[in-house]
Amino acid sequence: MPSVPGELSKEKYNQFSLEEWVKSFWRDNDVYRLVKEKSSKSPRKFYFLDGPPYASATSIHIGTAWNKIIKDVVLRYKRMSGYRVWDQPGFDTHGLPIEVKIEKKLGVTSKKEIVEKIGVERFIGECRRFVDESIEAMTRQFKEIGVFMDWDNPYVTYKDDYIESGWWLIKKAWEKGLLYRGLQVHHWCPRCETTLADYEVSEYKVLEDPSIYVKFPLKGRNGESLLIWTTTPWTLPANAFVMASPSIKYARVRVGNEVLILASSRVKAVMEEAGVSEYEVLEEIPGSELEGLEYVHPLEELVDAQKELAPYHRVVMAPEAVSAHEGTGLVHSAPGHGDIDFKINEDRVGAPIVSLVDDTGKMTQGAGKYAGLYFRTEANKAIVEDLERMGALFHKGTVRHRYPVCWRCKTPLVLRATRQWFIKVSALKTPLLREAEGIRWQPGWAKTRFVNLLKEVRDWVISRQRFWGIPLPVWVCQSCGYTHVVGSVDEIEEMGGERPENLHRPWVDRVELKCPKCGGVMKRVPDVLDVWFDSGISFYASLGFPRSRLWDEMKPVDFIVEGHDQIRGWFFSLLRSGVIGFNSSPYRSVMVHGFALDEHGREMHKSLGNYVDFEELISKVPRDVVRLWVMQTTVWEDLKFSWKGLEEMGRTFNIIWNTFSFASTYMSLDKYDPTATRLDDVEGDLQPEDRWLLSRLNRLVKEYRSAMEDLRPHDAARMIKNFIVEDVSHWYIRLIRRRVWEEEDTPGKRAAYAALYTALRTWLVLAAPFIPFTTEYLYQKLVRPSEDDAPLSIHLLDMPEPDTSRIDDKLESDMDIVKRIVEAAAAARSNAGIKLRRPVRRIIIAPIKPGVDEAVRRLEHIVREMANTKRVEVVGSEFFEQAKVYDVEPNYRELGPTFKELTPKVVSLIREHSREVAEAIARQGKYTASIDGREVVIERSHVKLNAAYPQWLSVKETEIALVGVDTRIEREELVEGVAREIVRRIQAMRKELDLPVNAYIETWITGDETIVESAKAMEGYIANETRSKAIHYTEPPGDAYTRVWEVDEGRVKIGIKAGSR
RNA sequence: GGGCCCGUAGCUCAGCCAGGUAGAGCGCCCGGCUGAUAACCGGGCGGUCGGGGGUUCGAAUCCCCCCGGGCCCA
Repeated sequence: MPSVPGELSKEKYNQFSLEEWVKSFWRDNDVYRLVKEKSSKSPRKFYFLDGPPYASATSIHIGTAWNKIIKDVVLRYKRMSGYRVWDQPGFDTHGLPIEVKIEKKLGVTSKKEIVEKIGVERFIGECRRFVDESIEAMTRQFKEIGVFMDWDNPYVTYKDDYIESGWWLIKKAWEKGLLYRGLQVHHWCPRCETTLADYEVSEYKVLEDPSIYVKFPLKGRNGESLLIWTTTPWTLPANAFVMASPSIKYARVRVGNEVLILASSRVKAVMEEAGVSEYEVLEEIPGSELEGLEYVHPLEELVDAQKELAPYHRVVMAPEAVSAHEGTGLVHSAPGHGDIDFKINEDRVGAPIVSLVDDTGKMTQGAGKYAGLYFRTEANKAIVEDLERMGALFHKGTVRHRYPVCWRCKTPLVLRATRQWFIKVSALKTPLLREAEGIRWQPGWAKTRFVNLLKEVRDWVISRQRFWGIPLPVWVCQSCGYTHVVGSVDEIEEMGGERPENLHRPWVDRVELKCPKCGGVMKRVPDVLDVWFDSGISFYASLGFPRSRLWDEMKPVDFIVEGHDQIRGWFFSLLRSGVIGFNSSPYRSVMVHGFALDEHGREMHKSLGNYVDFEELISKVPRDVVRLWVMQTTVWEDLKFSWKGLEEMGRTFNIIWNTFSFASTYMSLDKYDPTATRLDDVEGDLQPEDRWLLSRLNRLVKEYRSAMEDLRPHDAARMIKNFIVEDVSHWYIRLIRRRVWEEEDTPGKRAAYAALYTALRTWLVLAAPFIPFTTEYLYQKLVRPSEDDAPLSIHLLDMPEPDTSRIDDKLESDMDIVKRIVEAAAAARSNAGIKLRRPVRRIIIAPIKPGVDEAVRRLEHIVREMANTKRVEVVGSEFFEQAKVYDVEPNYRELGPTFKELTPKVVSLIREHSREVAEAIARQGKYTASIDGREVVIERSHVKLNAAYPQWLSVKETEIALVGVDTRIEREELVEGVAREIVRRIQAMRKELDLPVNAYIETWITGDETIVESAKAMEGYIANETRSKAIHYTEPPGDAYTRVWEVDEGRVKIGIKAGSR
């Protein structure tokens, strides 16, 4: 027959070694595999898709750990709830950040050097090796915090299979007519020599640039010019037109013998800046009148490209691009170097798109005189000089402003028009919005955010001019220009190409196809894909689609969870790919989590010095403590990291341990066998507090499950913590202590064991997803040895169903009332200075709220026990009113005017007869007396009336009741109190001797008479409580452990000696 | 500049959706309890609920504006 073992109670608690033990246990027994096998037999599928972390770190961020812990909790919960859980982790492995890291490592700074000095083949090899190392390190850390995922089989975006899956989608887009090559203005990094997508332009630096005012002379108006302002002189050679706003007023201003046109609101500021004090505003005209005015570009002769652009040199209305609050209200426009410019040109002008900066930031041949100069430096300088020399410059200064820089290498970016490959996402807005409607979001506001950005969706530039990425599968015929998109490796072979040994550059670049139109040689467009493309296809690519049909079985993804930055990122890119490839959303439910910030709510960064390293964290804080702590913060809000918070959570684990240790101690002493004595077997012996615990337990199960189903794991985490700390440890165990101390094997004790065991065992299962190490350990040490058929690991158990028949609202609310009464009694005792150890005769309760009476009667034994009173009396509130004693103080302000010269005598009267006066005024409203033969009537207003409870009654007034303690100690209470003092001392001494809980002793008591008499009177009680087989009232022998104690009633000498029975 | 979120005690956070006496844990001070006790219980100190305005008999809660922080975009 198994019974609960007592090991836990003998063990010294150490959470770190506990977790090490569990780690070995899992490894030795291959627990993850067993868990997975069990799950694989479950009837319902749960396709979870891991948002792949970027594989460029050897140490994970706290936020990354939080992310995986949330996932692990959900997956564990789902497995235990009967789902066939797909738990493949992923890694995002391509892209510029990794290329830049490798460039640094290899000591190169340009694409040219990669090609010529390093060789693309070696460069790619280095990227791959770096990624593999990152994956290994990250995997180790994820395992370290107990994440149960399929670590032997992750999806990795650089694998050939994955790349091939990517090609499938590009081909799909091409077939749908969504893939096109176009010219568009984008930020470009002249060092990385690649275009950056909008979302990659995220860093700005304060830089100094020229701030110049340039005159554009108007045709046919001698001496009259448009005055434009720019901070990018290098864009002037590409100028096509000038933008103005019809709603701004412009002024014609005479300066010397010239006339300048600029916004009226800017005249004063511009003239001041230029140091011009002599000027005259000739007239003001509405902006609309400027429309169509033609001008001559000052650099026309020096710049070749201007020949093409000259026909478009006129004023164009563009209110969206012009401000009356800065510059001159006239904006020079270069459609090849500005995105608004590009759009306005497209809509209203139609000039050729001229971009005069090359891939490396140097001016092109089209820039004529400026060809070969670097844009922000050399070209700026030369252009400003020329303008000045020609007299076209009205004023030059400098400006310090935020300027976008490359997020990887910090080089200032250039806006330029380049030919890139696009996917026409703007054409998919309707299906995107439609599909977004059907997705479930937690929290709800994430959906608002998502839909808002879908409404503004733009075409997607997918091409990048780099190396480490999925190659764009587009081949172009060198003879006839025919373009073909390849959707698979097989198709390469079908098109007459040779299967490359690796699908990355440079191998894939060498693949030549035969043109189906003209038979010519087709070569691949050398671009790679935007790295966001990679993770966006993971929902099918991780399953090997289209080669494998697993996706058809598994679709759609049931659940994803990532940080709120991924609303625009991964959540969007998944949907985008889903709609392109399958016309539907690939996922149905999303949870959003917050960011891990430092304790002041700022981002954690190595450079800010507030970064907490993961390895450091788990060397200082046990894993489960970290897990439960991060899980109890509201999931979608930011997590403020706090060592103190973690330390506090550590104390909770201490309580968890103590609770199980308590159960282990007493259940093992009594050889409690949970399989032989189950709840059903003790039904009739369950005490109200046992039923209360079971009610709380089943309510926990019910509310925990609904929190988990509703994607509020933080609520579930708080519930499991509160249950074990508040309900079990702080309350229930205190209530049953007396019962479990009983010597004999009573039915009441069995009932308490059955209730406690059920609660702890169920709690372990609920807590298992959150704190898998601790629950495993306690399960192995307490539950598994106690039950014959217990599964090998707690993680193989099923989530419990609530037994709602055990939920008793009334009992719980009665218990709440009783708790408050007990608290009030404790407060009242404390005020009266009566220790809880000392029994009192009675406590008196006057209910205020309904239900108190009933609750106290029903749970009277708890009130008696916890308040240490012999009787509980429920009375009407008049009891307390009548018990009150009154006292008065004279109120001089009122007495003086009434009694005039008699006042001093009245005051002495009041002082001398204060009790009498007070009583009379309190009960009749006045006090009548006679002074010097005159009758005086003292009324309520003449005094300050104070009511107080008498000495013998200490009262705590609460919202639900008045609770009074009768503080009068009679002989009986005194004797019992002294006996308890003695018992406590003996218990302390037993502990000092480190005696086993169930050891017997022999005891000697001598000392002051009251104490010895009390001890004699209570001998049976003392002997029983302290397991004394005999008590002697003589000096203890020399070999006894002896101490002298002071108690309120005097001095006592106690000696104890261990003795066997 | 725009969208969304957060701001409550010294610290970490509940409460806000569905308006009704501002709460918990930690910390600090005082007292108590103790055979699960590096735990626990009682009392005390501590709040312009970021600021301002509005709706309402009544606002931490609903509405508007502003300030600070976060994420995303421009």
